Amino acid sequence: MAGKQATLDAADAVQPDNGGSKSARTRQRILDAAAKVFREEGYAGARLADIAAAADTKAGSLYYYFASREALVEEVLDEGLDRAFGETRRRVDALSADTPTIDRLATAIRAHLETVLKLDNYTSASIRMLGHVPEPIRARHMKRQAVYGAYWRELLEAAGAAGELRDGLDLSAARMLLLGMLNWSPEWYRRGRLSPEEIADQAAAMALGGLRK
Amino acid sequence: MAGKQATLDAADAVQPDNGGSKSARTRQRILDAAAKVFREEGYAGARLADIAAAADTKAGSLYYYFASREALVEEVLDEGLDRAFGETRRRVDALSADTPTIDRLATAIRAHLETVLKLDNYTSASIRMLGHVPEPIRARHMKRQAVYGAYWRELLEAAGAAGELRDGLDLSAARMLLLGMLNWSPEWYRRGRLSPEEIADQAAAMALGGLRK
DNA sequence: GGTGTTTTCTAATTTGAATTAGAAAATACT
DNA sequence: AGTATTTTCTAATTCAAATTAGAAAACACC
Repeated sequence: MAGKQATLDAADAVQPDNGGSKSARTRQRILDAAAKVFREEGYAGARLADIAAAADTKAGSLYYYFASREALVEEVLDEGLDRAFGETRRRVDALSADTPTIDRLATAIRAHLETVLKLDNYTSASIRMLGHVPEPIRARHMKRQAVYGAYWRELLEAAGAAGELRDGLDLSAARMLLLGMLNWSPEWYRRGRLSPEEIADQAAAMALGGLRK
Repeated sequence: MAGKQATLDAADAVQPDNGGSKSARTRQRILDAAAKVFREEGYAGARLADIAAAADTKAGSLYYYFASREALVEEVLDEGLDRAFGETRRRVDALSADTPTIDRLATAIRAHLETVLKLDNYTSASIRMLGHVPEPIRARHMKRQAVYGAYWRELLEAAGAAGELRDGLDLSAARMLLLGMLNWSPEWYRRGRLSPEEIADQAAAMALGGLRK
């Protein structure tokens, strides 16, 4: 056996065994393939045989690394959340301490959306699949996701407390509508006329215009 | 056999055979149940046995009215689109001819979102399922949906031509982002603190604030 | 109240995909 | 080179649902 839960925290730079052993690399290759196929086909449409083919192996071999299809799904979901949250927080934290709250919000919007639009398979797959996954998996994931939701709530509340938001705005509704605007994008975005950055600019301008005083 | 394609246009008030015969009513009951279960469980999660139970019948009996699970899916998709488009156009058309284009847009936003949030099972199911449905069905539906997309494009272009929109706005991106804001709502909305109308107001204010000059 | 027709049910059957078992192949270690 | 260990493959097996067949029940019409 080789499988281990791969919790990709900052912590795993310590134990340099991730891209390390061949086994670990194969596991990663399968997970990457799963993310890709789940993003493209959705939860129901992705068969283990498709995932195996994308990872250049056979369906039966997946079980050497993952206990079940659902285990694979769950790990893709979690990794997708970690990537969106990680990238968003990283870019917001990189702002200087005196950055106005409204600009922090703009940065978060761009970071989240660019992560999705750059076809990060994990994040896109995670967003698309969550509502279609079996209940126990969804429940577990939503608990983890709540942390990211709280992060957005804080961003909005900080902007509100700084008096930068329009009067009459309901922060809960605004948060869900805003995240919806971003999260629906995997359904329509295809490489095309506008780059991810350009679309992210449009989204940030649109959202801030709608939120700010 | 009783099945017929039930294209619910305004036209079918003419032939008064829809809520009419018992057979037609049973068929409708099954379709309603399917819409409900598809909305709740998603495309993959909804089993024919669930749909049958919700329609107070047995799985085998569904085949008397529908050729297959996919036929049922497709009819729910189409009906959902018709309802959203129908309600939106109806409310926009009810505006007086001299209504500013920006207010037409606001009305469309409210109409579309209220249709979804009032838990219209067909519309919500349609929005949620589209990306997860087998390719031939999706392709056919997208062709029909393009008409509704064009309707939104026209609303936006009219507002743009009237000089009511912000400079630098990309209308295609704005349209997808706006519809995303609305279409993601079935993923999070639950009867709760805010009514559909209140949320629709928030969405309209937010969207217009982001779009208008 | 009997006969034909429509509708519904139950009990197979089919299908498609996940999963498991166990043999083979590759790899690592001495 | 020889043995043990890890990894992968193929070929069942299992499982969950959709679908079909055909018997029963309900209904309509005479």
